[in-house]
Amino acid sequence: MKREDVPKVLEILKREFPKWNAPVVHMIAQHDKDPFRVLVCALLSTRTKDELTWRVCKRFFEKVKSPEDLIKLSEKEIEELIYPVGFYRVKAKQLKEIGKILIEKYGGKVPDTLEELLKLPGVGRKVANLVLSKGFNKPAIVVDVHVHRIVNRWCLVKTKTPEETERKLMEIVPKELWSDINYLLVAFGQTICLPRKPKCEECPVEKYCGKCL
DNA sequence: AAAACGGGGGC
DNA sequence: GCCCCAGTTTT
Repeated sequence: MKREDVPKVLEILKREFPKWNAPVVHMIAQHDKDPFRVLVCALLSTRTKDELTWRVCKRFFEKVKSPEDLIKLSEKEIEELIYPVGFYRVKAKQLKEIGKILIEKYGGKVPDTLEELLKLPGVGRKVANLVLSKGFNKPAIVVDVHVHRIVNRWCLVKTKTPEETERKLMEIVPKELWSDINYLLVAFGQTICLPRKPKCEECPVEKYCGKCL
């Protein structure tokens, strides 16, 4: 795929994947732009199915609406609230720690730069960029396994690591399309451009595919 | 570079 | 029963 094709391809995917079936963090952000909620939701969604994350987030936000609410809870109480998600012990510990850092260091607010976000426990490039994009409306490209796989399968880039993919995409893709990439390629990757057996016969953008894989 | 964290859902 | 899931941290 050529870089000039990207806007057209995203336009086609946008028609194919309207907002209602977008991934959970996107839905949270549609409903409520609060960076704190986006951060919590993004952290809980790590290696966990969207539908499950969605249920847990809704329950969690009934009790916890701010870092102040969060630090009032013990690690044990947080575990009980988020229990069904995977890695719940690790995530509870990270959430507690994040709450403390937000209060002590950032005046109860979520920081809005990549550098500061990456210092928070459990926050890597994917979660950090998600918070920038969905929580602060800042230009950022969220590269997960889907995005990484798809753009390489398209032959749009040839990269080894997600971070390398992120840098390359920032060069190739116009800034106003960055936030579309964040959810369109995931929706596409979950339903059609699957890891093992992609459904090429159903693919709406097959004629643009580089067929590297 | 590889292992470990982890419950839920699909097959 | 076995395998996978919008990753991150530790070895």
